[in-house]
Amino acid sequence: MPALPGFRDFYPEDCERRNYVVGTWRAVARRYGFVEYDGPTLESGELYRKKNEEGAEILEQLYSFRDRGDREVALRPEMTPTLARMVAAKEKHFRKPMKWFCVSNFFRHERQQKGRLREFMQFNADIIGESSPEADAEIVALAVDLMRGFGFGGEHFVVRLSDRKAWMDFLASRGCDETQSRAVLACADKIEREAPEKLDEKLAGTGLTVADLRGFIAGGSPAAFAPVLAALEARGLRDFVEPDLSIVRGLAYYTGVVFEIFDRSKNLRAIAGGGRYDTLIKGLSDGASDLPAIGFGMGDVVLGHLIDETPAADAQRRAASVPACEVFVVVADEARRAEALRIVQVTRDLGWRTDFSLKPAKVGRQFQDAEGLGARHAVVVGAEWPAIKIKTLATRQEASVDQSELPALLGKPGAQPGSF
RNA sequence: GUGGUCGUAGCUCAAUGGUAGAGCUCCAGUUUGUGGUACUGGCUGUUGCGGGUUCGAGUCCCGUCGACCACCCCA
Repeated sequence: MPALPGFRDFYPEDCERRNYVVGTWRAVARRYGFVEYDGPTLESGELYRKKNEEGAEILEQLYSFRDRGDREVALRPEMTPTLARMVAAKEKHFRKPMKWFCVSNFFRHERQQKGRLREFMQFNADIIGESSPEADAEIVALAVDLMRGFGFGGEHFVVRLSDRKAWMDFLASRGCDETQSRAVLACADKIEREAPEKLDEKLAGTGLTVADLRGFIAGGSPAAFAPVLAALEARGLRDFVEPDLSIVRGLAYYTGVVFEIFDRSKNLRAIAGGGRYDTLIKGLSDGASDLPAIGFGMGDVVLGHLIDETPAADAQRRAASVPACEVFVVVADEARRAEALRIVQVTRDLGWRTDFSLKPAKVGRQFQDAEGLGARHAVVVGAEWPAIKIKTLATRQEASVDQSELPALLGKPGAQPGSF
């Protein structure tokens, strides 16, 4: 029986990939002074119904059910409502701005395809309580450095920067109400993919045409971008960012800067996306908390595809992997198994990944196993105890030493001991 | 939810409608306390599943499930 559609089994190799991705996310976020938080996997269904209309896509795609206490519950499809709930509950305890990130699994019941599964890991980072362009730049810079952290460069990805407020101002100047604005933004999102005639049909009633939208987008870089771009320039990260007003993001709640990260080859869907949402926390918390915020999410699925397809990033991932076994203890004489076990314990206490044969086996076979596990060193324990042999497999160099000298010879993991 | 393409061993793939195979992986060996090569042997399939056509179906037809792609959407 296979895993459910859209859900993944994680064999050791898959776990290693996942750990590499989430480990890199954490390391880079911490470099930026972000602290990690998390919430429950299961939330009240009400949390998601609250600010969404009946029939909204996000509600349709919810994994929801009644629990044994007859509560309506749902597996979390995103982090923002949980974050807003947590912030509203204890906001006073935290110094502003709050720089929080999380690495969590999310669930959406939608048709799976490349880059989209029903359970996935997502990195989320938010700066809460700071509305300045410096905060916008900090978030974009973090997104850029996450990508750089995986070994990607400007030839692999681009951050497309836009501004929802510039759009709203433009639409207000054309006399669009909220419903019309939503229709226009939906069309702007598709302007590169859908036929102009079709879009014009959809724009009927808004007083705007595709040509109007193109004109606005061609207008380029609104004044609001200047301080954000300047801050990125100062960091030396400006070249990773392209102002592009055709990015609008699907969500209604964005109020300012929005951005998405794309691979340069345009083979994949967006790798990350986010923006400023200065009124969402107030809305989700029923006014209990009123804080400006900006954040973004980056999923593991599309990112994983891009790592696989990018030789530099893939090589970096492989280089980061540590073999399951670094030191293999060969039991050359079963009469000395007890002594061998003591040696195993010594190297493990030192921190070396150590393995050995659980059952009697010929020495040749044990060396084969050491090779197969990727061990760097073999320690041979046999009849000559307390003398033992330590061997570097790659060079085939071997030395006979007293067992008490082993810790000094091996040293600590992480060091690169030479041959013996 | 809609459409298209495709489902053969753990993996990559063969098999003009006529007895389901190969390579890799995996497991066990190749006599004494030292290796990734080489050699020998072994395991694994209701050909995704269920119907139908046919003397006979991996192959043709229908359905279903799954994968991939596009639409939808992308929190």
